[in-house]
Amino acid sequence: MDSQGRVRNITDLARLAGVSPGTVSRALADSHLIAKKTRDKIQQLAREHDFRPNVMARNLRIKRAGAIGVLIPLGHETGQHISDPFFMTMLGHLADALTERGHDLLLSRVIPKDPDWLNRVVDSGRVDGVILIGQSDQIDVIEKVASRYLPLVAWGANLPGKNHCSVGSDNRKGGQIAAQHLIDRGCRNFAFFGDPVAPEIAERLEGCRAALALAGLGDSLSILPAHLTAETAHPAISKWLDDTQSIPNGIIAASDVIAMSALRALAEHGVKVPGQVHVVGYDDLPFANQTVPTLSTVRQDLAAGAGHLVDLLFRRIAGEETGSVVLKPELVVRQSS
Amino acid sequence: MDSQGRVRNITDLARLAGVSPGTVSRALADSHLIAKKTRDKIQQLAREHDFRPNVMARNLRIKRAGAIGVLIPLGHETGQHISDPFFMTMLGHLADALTERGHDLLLSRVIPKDPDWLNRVVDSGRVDGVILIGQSDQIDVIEKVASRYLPLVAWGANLPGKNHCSVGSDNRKGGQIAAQHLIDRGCRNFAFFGDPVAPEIAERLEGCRAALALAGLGDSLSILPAHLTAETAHPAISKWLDDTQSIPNGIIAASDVIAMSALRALAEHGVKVPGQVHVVGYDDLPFANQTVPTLSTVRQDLAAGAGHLVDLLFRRIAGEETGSVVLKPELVVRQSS
DNA sequence: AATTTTGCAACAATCGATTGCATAACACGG
DNA sequence: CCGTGTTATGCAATCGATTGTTGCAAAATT
Repeated sequence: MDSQGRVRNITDLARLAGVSPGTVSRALADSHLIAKKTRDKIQQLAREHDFRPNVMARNLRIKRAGAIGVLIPLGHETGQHISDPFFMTMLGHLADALTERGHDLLLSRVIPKDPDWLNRVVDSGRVDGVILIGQSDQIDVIEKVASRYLPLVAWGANLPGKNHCSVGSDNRKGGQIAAQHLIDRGCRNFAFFGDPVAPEIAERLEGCRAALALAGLGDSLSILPAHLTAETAHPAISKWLDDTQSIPNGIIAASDVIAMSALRALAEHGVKVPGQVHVVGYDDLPFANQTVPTLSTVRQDLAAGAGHLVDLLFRRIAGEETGSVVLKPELVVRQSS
Repeated sequence: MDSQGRVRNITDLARLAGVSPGTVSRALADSHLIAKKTRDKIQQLAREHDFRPNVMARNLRIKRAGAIGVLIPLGHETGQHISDPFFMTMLGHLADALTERGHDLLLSRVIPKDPDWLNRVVDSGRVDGVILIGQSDQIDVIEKVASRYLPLVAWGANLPGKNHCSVGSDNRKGGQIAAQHLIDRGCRNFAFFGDPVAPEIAERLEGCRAALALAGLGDSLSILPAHLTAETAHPAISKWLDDTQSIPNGIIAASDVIAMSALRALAEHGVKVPGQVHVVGYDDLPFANQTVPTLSTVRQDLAAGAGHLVDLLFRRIAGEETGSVVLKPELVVRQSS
């Protein structure tokens, strides 16, 4: 122990108890190799000096980290802030699920400049596994790492020909039911707000296209493929509304965040929702039924998603080669459509 | 290296390079004690085998963790979810600020059952410092730990007689300007929604009381001291509205989340806002200008707050005994008042 | 040519725990 | 009283890095 008499490691405590460090280690782990009397004495001593063994040293020795890395790759949207409501909602659910399993959550916002960002985390030895919230435009990097590192799961699209473990909703289906809903509402001209660089969004767009084609409305879709974040969506949409010749009567937003900005922009342009334009979002974030008008949207069950992510991850940590999970999206009709 | 020829540690790499582990360590750290030629060769080799030194081992040796613990103590509100918008917003800002300083963020939701929860994190050796988002009802525990552990900062109230380092707005002032604003709007009967068990909230309530007393309206305040979370606030407020004889004409909510629930409950009871009742929230979370009607509120600048928290924390890690920071709250008038 | 200086790299201790193996202490039956 | 068997503890290697000290050879100095 140091000059102040603080007990800093098991060796100090061992000296105090008159035993060897190994005995202390075993005693604190409640090992039956140590006599009950000795164990009690040592544990009591530890409590008195409120000593707790160093977790990092322990982890180094037993080769585990006790933490899961949660990464938010912001590849295609460098301006995107971590406090984006979607990420935050997901993160909250993950934190709960991981805490329940006795693991810590190591959070990193990542702006993948070099293709090494994921390796760096995986090989750092600080985490037992990694959860990606979104794939961004980093599919190739993710695939490459996933091929050699089992405990890696991602929220996002389950892409054909790709092997990494993912959990996400059926985006094509989601896009399709959104479009179909607008068709049913009588819309004939459509706009899609969102950047198809992200694979989930590309799939949602495809779903829309399929539904429109089926209804013989194949060429009635315009696309605003801007990088849409909470901050940038509103001006982008505003400008688009200014510039466009004919405002469509059905708008499909790639996320609720974008939809909310659209609602505000439309209101500012004096466009009535749902009178003149019908709007559908995607995600069903908590705020979706707080907007004006409340937002119709395609619901993804994020709590269930987080549960699956964590469950799959721990099975992979245990060595199992799990498959992916695709959740069923569900239309939630509110006032905006 | 193992049977597959993977390079797992500097010793493997040293063997490959025909040098000693120490030399590899220095080479990877770009130390000038190693000849440039040797350094280049080793770094090249490391790249080829994409080897990265184990961070945990490094941290153990140099006695630092490279991570900051961010804890959300949920003492008085066991039902409160980590995905509460306030926490999430704060967390987002913290993640950004910490990432900029090259530190990871170790997130823990804590339900303080035993008084040892904070010690456990602090003494675990996994973090270089701790940021608490909120003090909950754990002031005594926090004070005790803070007295021996310097790198600890908390978002919350700066309490008289308490010594731990805190960053927060002047809650009394905030409560006061909220109440004064309602008085100016002509309100004469008031209600406060929020549980004064949390010190910030107690201070906000005091501020209200002071303003009312000064205006000679000292006994016109009723209090709904329920544990108010996003989920529980709405039913609690609804019930309160059912039971109460006379609905007040000025409502001060202890947070925007509570205010939002109040708005919804009032609407459902057919009460016009701001026609019959004026409502003021607290925080100015991003959603505050998305509610119907948009929410008047007392703004706390959370981005600045997060910046201060991180700044103070790193100064404390460096050994400086910093003071606390009190931010000026600011009234934001929107439609609800 | 002899001596000092300089530059590079190896050696070994260290961070703080865990754990297989060796051993000491003790009890007990024969 | 000794051999055998438990039981409880100590010893020392180990996890994977970092770093002060030391040793050696080549370069610089006289």
